[in-house]
Amino acid sequence: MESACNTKLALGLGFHRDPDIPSGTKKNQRRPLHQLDGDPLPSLSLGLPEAARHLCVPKVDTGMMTAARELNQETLSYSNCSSSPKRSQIRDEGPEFERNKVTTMMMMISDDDEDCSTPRKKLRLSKEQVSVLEDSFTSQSTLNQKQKEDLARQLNLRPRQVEVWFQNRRARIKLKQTEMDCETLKRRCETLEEENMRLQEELNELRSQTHKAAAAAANSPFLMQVRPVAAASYTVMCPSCKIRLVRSTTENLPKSFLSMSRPRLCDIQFSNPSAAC
DNA sequence: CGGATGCCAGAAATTACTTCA
DNA sequence: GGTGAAGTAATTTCTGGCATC
Repeated sequence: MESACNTKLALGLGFHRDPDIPSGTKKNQRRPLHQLDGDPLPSLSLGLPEAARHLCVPKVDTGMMTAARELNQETLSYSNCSSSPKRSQIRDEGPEFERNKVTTMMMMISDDDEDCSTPRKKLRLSKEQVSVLEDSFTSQSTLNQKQKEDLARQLNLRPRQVEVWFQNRRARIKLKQTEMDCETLKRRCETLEEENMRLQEELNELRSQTHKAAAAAANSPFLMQVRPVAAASYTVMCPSCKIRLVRSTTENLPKSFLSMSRPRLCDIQFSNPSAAC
């Protein structure tokens, strides 16, 4: 990478193509190799990055393609890195001045050449630019080529910058949405856990009361008898209506049955529905 | 017609840089 | 002034859809 910067040489393998034709003019509109502008023959070149940038890498095989792409990408990324001072080196005139200066630099870049290679520079977009981008994003979160170019022209940015901004914006929105969903699920989970605990406690209480009820029923003067009806059931009698009730020991008696001095069984499901009082 | 291949756009992941406390 | 966290522009890699052969 460093050598690419210093020597400004790049090795390219590929077909020549008109650099002015945007690579993604129309999705899925692929041109056959024989229709490409320039020399369709494969070429190997060693030269200035600017020249190498415009090579169209042929798809010979995956490995070669990847290598060529990497080479091309690296050339793209660093071919111009010696031309701009680092931001930290021009820091002494206040943030607003800086911002304007940086924006100006960007404008110069965009004026020079749409796809001019620049080293990775962190350029802050101005409030106005962000505002316009936000407005545009609210109306639609993806742009077609023309919209992208129009917006870029309007904002004195490169179309690539507009594209990147939209990509990042979509990513931020998605991240925020994911965080919100996560938070919602977390709250819901907490609620359910509380509910679950409450129900568990209630269940335990009911179980212990069932046992007490069975014991109390055994000693109750109202009770005619507690005798096994089936393996796991017993019979009690409603003290008010003298109706006999068959309960399974595994069932829970309602709180009211025990808490009242004169237990009512009316709210219990009787073996004979018509006997409910 | 179905598979292989290439191209493209967008998402996802990552890096690099700025700003601010 | 140094530092770490947060924010974000830019880059890289991955993926799926479509067209062509």
